[in-house]
Amino acid sequence: MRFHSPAIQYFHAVRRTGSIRAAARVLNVASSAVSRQILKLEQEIGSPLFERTTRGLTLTTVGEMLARHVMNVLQDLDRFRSDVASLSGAWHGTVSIACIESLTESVLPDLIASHRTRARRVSFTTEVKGSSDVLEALSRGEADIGIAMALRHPPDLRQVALKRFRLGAVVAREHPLARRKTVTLAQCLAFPVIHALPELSIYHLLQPLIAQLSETPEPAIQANSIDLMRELAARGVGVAFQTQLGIGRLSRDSQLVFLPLDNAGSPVWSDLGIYVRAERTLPAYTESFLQELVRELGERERRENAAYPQVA
Amino acid sequence: MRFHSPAIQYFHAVRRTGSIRAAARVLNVASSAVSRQILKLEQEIGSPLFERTTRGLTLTTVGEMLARHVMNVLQDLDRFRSDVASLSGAWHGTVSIACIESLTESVLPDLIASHRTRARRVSFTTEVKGSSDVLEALSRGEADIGIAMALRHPPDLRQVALKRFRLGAVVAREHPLARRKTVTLAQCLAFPVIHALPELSIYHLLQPLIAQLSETPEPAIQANSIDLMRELAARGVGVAFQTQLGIGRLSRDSQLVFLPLDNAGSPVWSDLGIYVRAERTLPAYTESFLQELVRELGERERRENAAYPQVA
DNA sequence: ATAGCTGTTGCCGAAACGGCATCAACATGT
DNA sequence: ACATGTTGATGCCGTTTCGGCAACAGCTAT
Repeated sequence: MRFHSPAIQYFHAVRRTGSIRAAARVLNVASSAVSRQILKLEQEIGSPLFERTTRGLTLTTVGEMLARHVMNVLQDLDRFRSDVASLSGAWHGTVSIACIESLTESVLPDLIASHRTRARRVSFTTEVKGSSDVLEALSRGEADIGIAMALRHPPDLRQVALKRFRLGAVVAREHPLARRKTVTLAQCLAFPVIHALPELSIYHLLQPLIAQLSETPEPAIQANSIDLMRELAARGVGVAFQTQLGIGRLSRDSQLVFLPLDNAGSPVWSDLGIYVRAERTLPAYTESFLQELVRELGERERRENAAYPQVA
Repeated sequence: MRFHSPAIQYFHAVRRTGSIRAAARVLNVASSAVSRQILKLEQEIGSPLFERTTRGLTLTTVGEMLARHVMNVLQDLDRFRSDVASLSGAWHGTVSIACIESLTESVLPDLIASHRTRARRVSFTTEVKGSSDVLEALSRGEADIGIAMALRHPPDLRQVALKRFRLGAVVAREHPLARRKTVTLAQCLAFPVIHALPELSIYHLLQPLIAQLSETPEPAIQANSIDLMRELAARGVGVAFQTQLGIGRLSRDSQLVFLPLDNAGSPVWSDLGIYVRAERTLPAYTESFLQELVRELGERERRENAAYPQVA
């Protein structure tokens, strides 16, 4: 089913690999063929698409415009293919997800497992990244669905949903704070704290609040893995911070306690956004999973905010 | 700039013309070439795209899916082209509009004229149709922007804006009703009435209301042209119905008077929707005009509803 | 039956495509 | 400074694809 001009596909491969020869290897054709198609494109458009450096190719402004068009075409072709396939009863394809780490502990695995019991021929690719990398991967067409902290998103992405979760401290059961119902940041800083490195978005949530407190915090541990931070907290090393999403199951049968964080009397929220490329119609099986994802996150939002009602 | 496989374009032409030979004439190629490309497409997809009748070709279900994809590709190609052109300073292209008749008297001509003073190289194609035909033309990719009565629209269209205008009676200045500020339907039906035929959406707005009144109306005139109805009213033939949009300028310097209609104490609204194909990103010049159109219609909505404040 | 329309097919020349080997330009490593 | 390994671009040539012409079968309306 290759009814699009080879130039389109070659261009796409060159853009991804950043090199004609690398693209040729991926495409299983000679590099000369790729080079010629690119030159032909540039001639027909009347403007160079790449800037040639000695170490590969970089998109020009016009090149980026074409890249956007090509991405739209290829993604819509994918959708068309899956539409045809689903017509003959076969629902299969791959859902590609880029998300931040908080989802990996329970939300995503639960959801994928559950979805696959019903649609066994739908496979999944998930890549864990930082929030801004998630959005970037989505923009570049490397993922279908993105879940990230709800920052300002580029205009070529569409925010499908926005769910707000309460940020909290995570401590071991034996920790002095563990008996409280909620904690303030100041209370936490009296103990050793496991800080997030700037690559994690929790850092950007907490840093401004910590800066407001003039106290000099205890010497702390820094990490860039939510998983690691959680395990450190479980071993009583210190206080970690994250949303309850990341410790859904563990908080019950392990040593972990989740304590909603209060700052100046009000909760600290962590906004989670679900994103999709704006100029795109998703394949049916992807759309279906997206709906479930939104529903499930909405459900968790409701449950968790009910478990820790806001103190007025 | 023809870097898409000929099969795409040929398929598109065949779909529009409904015949291979007709498509070949439009494309300036031999009919055999077109036939072969279609057959090749069908072979690669593994399913027939058209049903061959003795009098042309009709899309199959798979064919309709491909048509949707091809339309997305070609429309996005158009946008890409205009993006590249606008990069080199040249803003040109054609905005294709499908709309109902109420707009032709003042809104659309004013707007187009004003827009062309600023963007002289943007040309316009406007086609006046019934509301459902407007939506259909939009779905088929034959227009960029559609303006129609806000019925339920198909899911492949996106409602950009919804403006609500007050329906009213239009009479000559000498008409007995002309001195009133507002009128009820019953009052109008005491006089000869110029009815809209079912092809006009006004018919569907008024018919249920008229049916509620058990009175037998005066023998009336029926017409399917808003223009004609207005001119008849100006000549004192009877009472016509429409929104004030259609008599914007004429009501001042001519014989016409617009009387907002009241029914059971509340106004009768006519909802106007602005539509665009959902799976599509508009070219910059089209998007620009669309913004102006929405703004202008919003402005008129505000002005007119201020001129005839609703009686509580 | 005739004339006019439809889409399809064989044949053949022309254009496009891809592969191989080669080239110049640059970066890196010794 | 020189060798080596990159990069993208080109000339040559066989293969594939495309398009035009003419003829064909199937159907409709006159």
